[in-house]
Amino acid sequence: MKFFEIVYTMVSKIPSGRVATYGQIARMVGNPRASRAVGYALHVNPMPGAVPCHRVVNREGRLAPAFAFGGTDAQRQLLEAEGIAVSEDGYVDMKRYQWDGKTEEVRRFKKGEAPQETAQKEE
DNA sequence: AAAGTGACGTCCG
DNA sequence: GCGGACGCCACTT
Repeated sequence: MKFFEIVYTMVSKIPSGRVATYGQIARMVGNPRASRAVGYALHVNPMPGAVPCHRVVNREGRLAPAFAFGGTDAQRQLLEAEGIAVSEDGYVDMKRYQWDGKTEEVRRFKKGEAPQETAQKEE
């Protein structure tokens, strides 16, 4: 499983009406500092439909400045459509909409793919 | 092939 | 609390 694939998997598991941060996903994959790589992953492979990149925002709760096809505006539309309030500046209320990341699927996925203290095996 | 870059975040000073 | 530097992964020049 490649790093990017894990990122896509996690993002695709973000429930509707919730948002996640790059750093949050980075921790999930086992690299707390890989936030940049996470963003880049979504950037190079938007995977329309399968990976709701619009639900991923930065630590400030701001939407992507260069979101495809209309930038922040398009992303705002998608979020509002899911019931997420977005400011004119393109900010979302993190303390209200930030994803817990405690979904069953994610939990199992992390146990199986992100060995943290246990002895890990390299393929 | 090495260095630079990018939808970011954390650490150090 | 703020500013600067580094780290991450894949891609580009």
